[in-house]
Parts: sequence; structure tokens; C-alpha cells
Amino acid sequence: MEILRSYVEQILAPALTELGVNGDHWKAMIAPSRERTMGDLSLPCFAFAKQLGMAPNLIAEKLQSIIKTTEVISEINSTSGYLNFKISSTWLAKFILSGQIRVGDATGKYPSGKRSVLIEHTSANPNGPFHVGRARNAILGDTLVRLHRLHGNEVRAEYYVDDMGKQVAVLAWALANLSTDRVEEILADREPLNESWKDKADHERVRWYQAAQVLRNDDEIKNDIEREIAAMVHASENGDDNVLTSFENAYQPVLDGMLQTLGRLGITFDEFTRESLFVTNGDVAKVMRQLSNLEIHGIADNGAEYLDLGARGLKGKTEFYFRRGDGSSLYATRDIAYHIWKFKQCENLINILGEDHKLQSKQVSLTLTELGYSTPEVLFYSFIKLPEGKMSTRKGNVVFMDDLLEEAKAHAAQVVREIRSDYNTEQIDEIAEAVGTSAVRFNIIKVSPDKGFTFRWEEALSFDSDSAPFIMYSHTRTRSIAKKCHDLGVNVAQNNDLNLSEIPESMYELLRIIACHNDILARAVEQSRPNLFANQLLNLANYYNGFYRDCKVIKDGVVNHTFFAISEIASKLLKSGMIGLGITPLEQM
RNA sequence: GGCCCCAUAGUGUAGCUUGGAUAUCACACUGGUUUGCGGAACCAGUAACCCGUGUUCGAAUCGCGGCGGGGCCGCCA
Repeated sequence: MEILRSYVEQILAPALTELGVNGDHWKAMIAPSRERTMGDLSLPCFAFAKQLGMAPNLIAEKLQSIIKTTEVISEINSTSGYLNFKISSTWLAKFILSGQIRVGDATGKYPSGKRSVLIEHTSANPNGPFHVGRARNAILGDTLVRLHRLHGNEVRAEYYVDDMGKQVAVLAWALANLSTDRVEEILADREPLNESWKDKADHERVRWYQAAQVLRNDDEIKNDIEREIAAMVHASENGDDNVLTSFENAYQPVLDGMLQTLGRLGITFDEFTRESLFVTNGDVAKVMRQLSNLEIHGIADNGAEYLDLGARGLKGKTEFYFRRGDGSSLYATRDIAYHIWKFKQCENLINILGEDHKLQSKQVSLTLTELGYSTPEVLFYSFIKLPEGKMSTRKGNVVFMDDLLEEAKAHAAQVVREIRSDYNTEQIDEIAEAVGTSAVRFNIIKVSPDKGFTFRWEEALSFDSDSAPFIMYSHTRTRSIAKKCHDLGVNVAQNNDLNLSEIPESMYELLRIIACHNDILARAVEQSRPNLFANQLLNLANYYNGFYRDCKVIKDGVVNHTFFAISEIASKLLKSGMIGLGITPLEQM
């Protein structure tokens, strides 16, 4: 609870001086109390023991006896070497009711101009539909975009489109050379295309991609195919317009289909940047010339060039190749050109990458440093597995995001139908869509990014626990109460009608969690850990429910203005926080 | 084989940077309350620091060594 910090320091300073503690290094030691019942901020006294020749618990007790409570700090206690400070409920209520807690807006309407960041996320190869593993990137990335905006940062969300290279070439080759019948013949032993997606290009065209992958393993013809594909790749890397156009015709409908899926999850981008740009505009050639002049530069027998990053602390395989023997560039080389370009757009970069990109990302960063540029922050995430092993678009053992969203929606509709028999089909459909997509997002962001997990249908479709629907329901309840107040002719709580003489425990608890709300948001943003804020929103919803139980906003047809004002503040924080996580706030559900 | 990441109750998670309280919070589970300003609610209880070792008055936290899970080690992307 950072709002309390300066007040604690203020009363602590003279007391510590009196005891004989000099300097202000103790300020850094003040930390949130471990348990809420003890206090809000605590000072561990162990570090003073040696200097003062006193036991820590005696120091804490001594300090407690010296320090007097204030209007802000209503309780000071000492337990086993800790001095605990608890915030005054009355002061806190006044503070919060005076509107001093920033609500924020995750859609970016009210940037504070604090910081401007360019977040690149997703950037999936446009060769097939999203499966839940690939979608972790998009969901984490988009949530980070939203949380930065909620925090007040200006954000540009960017998708780097891989419009050249082998994966796209394979797709283009297949579409040009294989008939529909031929594709189905090759994939005869696999699951057929799900009828629901037969007009969605990402689902449709991935079969061409998969069929081509099968043929590339066929000993009789693979050499011919490989030669044709290599020629296309080579041409694309030299900026051949015809080939790049054929690539675009192949992948763009696929990308559109993929973006349609993301759109359903509320994920959009401000900018799409194509990899080929840096080949055609000469940036890549320029970067390669610069790299060739570096001290750590080396040349292989066939003319391929690399940097020896071992000289810069890289362990394991230290040669980082940036130019092939035939003079063409590699993916990482183009990525360096892309980063240099990104730094011209914005000085703070964040990338969201799968853990398989760790080495690559390290190589890019070391090289950028070598060239005198700064480096991006990177959020790495582990993969989502299936109980039977890892997912692979190539092999076809995946759970498609489109299928998951449909299942989640169907499940949500079933629950709503049971609970709200009076809703019509249209209402149920709208609620089910919001609940289904929100639940899917939340189940992914509540897990720490660096931990892998196994996808289970049962868990993905579970709404009854620590889930988005729980938060959504609390928010809906706040709206329902506000509507009732409105019906009673009370639209806004009257400030002069507030009564703070008696503050119930559960209201105090809600106020305390509200007071920490933006501390948690700041930490989630600074450390790129959306799961921290997901947990905060769950807590907020929980404490609101406790408040709701004990503090009746409307009793016997009369509105309690104090409770109503608190309820409305919680409602706003819930709503802005939900949008920050990509959960859809509803008026009724 | 080499390098990197992860490991806290049944599940998820905080704490680890800067060692110090009875290890946080939520869900699940068990028991209870309650017919509600929306019960998708509330209250209570059970339950965990991967193993070993070192440093220390004190280790979830720091060092070393293991086990387990994941990733990487292409002139692929």
C-alpha cells in the first residue's frame, strides 16, 4: 500500500533517530505486511539489532511505545521483531471517496504520457489457424498492451508479418501445384476439415500446407519440390516482386482468418509490418555491411559470415550466422534490421516470444548492443502441451482456438439457460459469447508466463472457480444495484450525505484492496506479469462480495449514500480492470 | 554431450532481487450460514516450500551437487 508509505516514514524517522539509528536506509526496508490482519506496512527490526545491541522484538516494542498513532495511521503494533502500521479506516474511506484512486482506461483514451512503448506480439506465420499454444502469445501480448494503457502508457501494438521465407513458400507452392482432390488424397488418413470452418481460409488452406509437408518427405519427389521451393525462397529474399505477390496471395486470406479468430478474443493491432520491407528497402543489406565490419566478425569457407558472440559472453554455440554462403540474409538478420527500425518508432520495445526463441533473441540483443543500440524487453512464455504431447500444426495434433471458443460458448450458454430461464435466445447468445471468450482468456493469463501447462478441456471450460465469470458476475451485481438506485431516483451518491462514523469490517477490507489496486497494476506492467493483475481483480471481486453481504446499499427502499459511493468506485475499478484483462463487462448475465 | 528456464497444499499463485513473523491469496475439498439490494453468495476447517548439502544466530529466499519437467544448441523460420 504505497499511499501509506510517506506517512509511515514521517512518523518513523524521529523515533529511529531517538533510538540511535542514522541515515535513511531503513526506508527501503518498509514492506507490505505479510498478513492483512497485522497491518498494511511493516518494518522488520532485525537489521538494527547489531548496531543498537538490542533484540529485534525489543526494538519493535520500543518503537511502538515512542510512536503515536495519527489521523492516517490508526494502529501500530509490534510482533516478533516487526513493527506494523495499519491505515485508518476513516481516513482511507475519505481518501477513496474523494476520488483519488485512478480508474484508468485500457482502451488508451487517457494516456498519462508517462511512457511510450511499442509491443510486438503474436507475429505467427500465416500458414494456418491458431491453436491454443500459439494463442498464448496473442493473449499475453494483448493483455500486456491493455494493461500498459490502463496504467497510462501510450502503446502501439504491432504484428510482424512473415511474408517471405520457407513456410510461406511451401504454402504458395502447394496452392499453385496441388488440386483439392490431391490434397484430400494425401491427407486421407487424418481428421477431415471441420465442417464449421470450411469457408474460413486459415482452416482451409492449412491443409495445402500440411499436404505439401507430407510430399516434402516423399523420397521420390522431394528433391524436385525442394528445388522449386528453394528457388521461390531465394527470389523472395532478393525482393522479387512477382514471387512476393504470389506469396501475399497465398497467405493474406489465411492471415485474415487468423485475425478473425483473434478479433473474437478482442485482440487487435495498430500496425502490421512485413518482413520483406527490410529486404526491399535496403535495410538488411546495410545491416550486413555494418556487421561485416565488426571486430568479432568471421567468415566461413564458403563465404558465409557470422559474429563470434562468445567474445561477448554467450555460452554454448557462439557463432551467430547473419549471411549465407550465397550472400542472402537469414531470419535473424532481418529481425535485427526490424529492431533498428522499431527503435526509430519508439524508444521502448517489448517483444512477446515463445521460449524456443530465447537463444535467437539473445543473439539479436547482443548484436544490437554491438551496433550501439539499446535492446528490447522480452516476455518469454512456455508452451501449452496436450495430455498426449506437444502441439504441432504440421502434424495436425492441436486444439484449434476456434473450436475451443465454440465449446466455451456452448458451455456458457448451457449454464445461463439453467440459471436464467427468463432470458431469450438473443440475450443468451450475447452473454454466452462474452462469458466463453472471457473465460478462455482468463484461464491463460492467470498462469505465470514462464510456467508451462497442459491443456485440459475440463479445466478450460471450468467457470465455477477462480475464473472470468466470477469477476463478471460481481461486476454485474454492481450494475444491478446502481440500476435499482437509479429507479429510486438516486443517480449519484450525495457527498454531503456520507456517514463515516461507523465503518463495517468488510467495507474496510474492500477499501484496503482498492487502495492497493494500482500498486499491483504498476507491478504487473513493470515486470510484464499479467497474472499478478488477474489475481488482483479476483481479489477485488471477492472483497466486493463480502462488502455486498454486510453493507446493504438499499435497505427498506432507502439508499445508503456512503455504501452506494463505495459500490460505484468498486464497480468502475472492476470494469476498467476487466477491460484491461480482455474480459467483457456486462450489464446483466 | 553443452547451454538456458521452471519447481511452494489436489490446482493455480504471492513471497526469492535486499535471508528474519505462525509461508500469501484464490479455487477445489469438508462442514456450516443463508431464500438474497442478483446464491455464479457468505463463514469456518483440512492441506505445500523437489531432494541433499554448505554458509548463517536464522534459508522458500544465497552457494554447491543431484532428481524431475520444458526449451535451445540449422548457412531453418
